[in-house]
Amino acid sequence: MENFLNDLNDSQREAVKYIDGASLVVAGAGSGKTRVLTYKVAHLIQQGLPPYSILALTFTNKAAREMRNRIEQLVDYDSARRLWAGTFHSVFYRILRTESDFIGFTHAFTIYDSADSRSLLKTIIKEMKLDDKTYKANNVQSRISTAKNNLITPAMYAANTDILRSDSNAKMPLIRDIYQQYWSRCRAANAMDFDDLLLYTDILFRSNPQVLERYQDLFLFVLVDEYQDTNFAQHSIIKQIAAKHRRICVVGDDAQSIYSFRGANIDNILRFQDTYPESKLFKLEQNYRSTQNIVDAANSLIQKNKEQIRKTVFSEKERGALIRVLNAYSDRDEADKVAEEIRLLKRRYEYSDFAVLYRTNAQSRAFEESFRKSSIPYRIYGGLSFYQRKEIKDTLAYFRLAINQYDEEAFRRVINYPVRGIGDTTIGKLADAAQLHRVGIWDIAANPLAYQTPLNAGTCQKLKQFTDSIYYFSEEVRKKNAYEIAKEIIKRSGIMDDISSDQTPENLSRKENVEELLSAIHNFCFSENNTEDTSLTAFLTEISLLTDQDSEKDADTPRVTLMTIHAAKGLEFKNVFVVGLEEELFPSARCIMSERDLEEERRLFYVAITRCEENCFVSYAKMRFRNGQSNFCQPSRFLEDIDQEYLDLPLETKWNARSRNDNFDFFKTSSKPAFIKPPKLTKIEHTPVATHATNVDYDGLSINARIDHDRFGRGTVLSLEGEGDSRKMWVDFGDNQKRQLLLKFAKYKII
DNA sequence: TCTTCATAGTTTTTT
DNA sequence: ACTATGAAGA
Repeated sequence: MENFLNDLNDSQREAVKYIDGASLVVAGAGSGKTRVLTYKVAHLIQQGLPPYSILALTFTNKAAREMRNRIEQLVDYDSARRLWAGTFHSVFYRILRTESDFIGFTHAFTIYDSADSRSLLKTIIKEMKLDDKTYKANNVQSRISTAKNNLITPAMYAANTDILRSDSNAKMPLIRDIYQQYWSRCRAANAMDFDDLLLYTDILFRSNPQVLERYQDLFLFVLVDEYQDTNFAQHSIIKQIAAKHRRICVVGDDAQSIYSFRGANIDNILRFQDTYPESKLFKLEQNYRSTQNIVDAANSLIQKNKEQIRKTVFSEKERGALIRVLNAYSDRDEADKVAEEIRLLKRRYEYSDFAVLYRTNAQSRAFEESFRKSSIPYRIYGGLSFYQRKEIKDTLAYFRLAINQYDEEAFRRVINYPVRGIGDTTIGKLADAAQLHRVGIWDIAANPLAYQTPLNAGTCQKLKQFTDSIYYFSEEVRKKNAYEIAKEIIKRSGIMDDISSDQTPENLSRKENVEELLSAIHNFCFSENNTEDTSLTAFLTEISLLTDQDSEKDADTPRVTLMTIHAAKGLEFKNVFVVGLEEELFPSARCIMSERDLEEERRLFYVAITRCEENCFVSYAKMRFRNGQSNFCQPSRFLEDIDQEYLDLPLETKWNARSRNDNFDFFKTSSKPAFIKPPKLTKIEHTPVATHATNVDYDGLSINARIDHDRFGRGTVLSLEGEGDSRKMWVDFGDNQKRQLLLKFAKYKII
């Protein structure tokens, strides 16, 4: 292990070896920044730093897990296990649970996911008798989330004239009251939302210097990955932890900052050197991932952005193929064309070497259908995750309630599931009484008589049955492991009966899902990794911060990856299709108005292209099915931002002045004001290429396609190979007549 | 109180 | 297309 530093290039090694103080590693795409981070951790351990005193924060659980695995190889298993490596959220969750007393929560606090928090906001808006058309839960949620990401508590919110004015302008002056109410309701429920995990950590440290100092002395070295995507809260917490020893290393690439909608602030990385004036700057500029053409194309794209740290990313790999631009008639055609290209390339690659990247999850559908049709195995990441499904959320709500009876969202979720005759009227009465007596809704439900709740005896009886069973579960939680208690809860709560009541396909799939959950819990309890805590609480802790990316199921069979570009950050593939390059989709319609947002969209495109190692494709459709109807689309302005020398354009495409003028009428007759649709790219008149007389880039051929050749007659395509002018195919013309044809010269029609 | 049917609004990205 | 809400009927 002593010479693992030899695995690195000079600039990487410099960055790894500097451990005396703060450092900023600005790392271009594919330049091995995660590698630097990992090796730095290994180096620190080798230098004698105990693993548990190293804090390594990553953006995804997956990245953290990979880091651990790598450390295990470089150092040893025990070090890897003791390392504090995880996402911001999971590390802070762990800290908050141990220090919960300091901030007025109990050890058993639950985490509200965004659905829970939206539902709570809805109830509050209703209770405050506000118009839910004006106060849309989603909008309110995002405003509160922004506030929290900027460390603004309800009191600070109410005192901030700028915010209040902006709320008034948005016709929602009462958000500050909603926020206050939401805040206290979460506290009463002993629950935190995602943003709270950051905000309360900051508060914990800020208001308890002795606690902070304990962690400052524990974490002798702090490392942060993807620093460009940290928000103010994260920045502030890290700053506090590192304040004493100032040994911190952050790694990031301003060109890949794509999470501003979640409060990420690019200034954190741009101004790192202001916070740590003594810090050393390292730049990693050699890209080891992609061909020169891809790197050059990506550079030419990102140069169109104004705000950035200039750096020169270069590749020493081969020049490589041009980026192929595919134009399609429709979203389905786009998917078919991608499927076709995959089939052609499949001769040289595995399915796992391909990724289709899109702007929105909704775009996955066409690809699913097309891939199924052409029997291309695929795996979709994102979308509705397993833990978001209704039956799973219901089951988890029982688990949560068994651990924390004050979890109001869990309570509301299952008080009448399975149906037990406690409807909206009763819940309303309970909520009223809870407000009146300033206690939790659970207190009322568990003891309605003590609070003179106006309920009839039958309802009281039903309530008692429910609360008794929850009390029983909570007793059992203490005695049994997660698997045993989970099985019992699913059975005794009536969930199992409910989903087994009939044999509809929906119910069957629900049952399967619940069984899958049970088997996940079984795994959790009896896997070799988990030697210590097999309680239900530990299980919930483990999964509440999991995302879809983290499940590694079906890793055995190679599949094409389908995911959003956001989800693809940090990943790489030999072949990448960036699809849906159309105005109002990519860039998204919501980002077109502001230059800042537009630059973020451009960075997103940059991220997409730089995922690719060898063959990169970019596609757009003329027509796309969206929101239940077909719409005409124009090619994205971003296509113009890549220098044309790096692109392999379809022959029909000419982005020149003439066609731009052609487009003029289109904009004039467009119903939307012209300024949101800048007349950039051409409308493309795509004529189907049936006769293959020229070296058109997309030839519409596929294996098994039937063709009609001028001299040899009808035949079947056996194989395709080569690029551009040297593109060839083997064709079987029957009667043992197999011929190889150079496409450039062959005269034929596709049948 | 529960179920069913109709209608309206909605899609950016995620821990 | 898909969910969430509301009205009406059981």
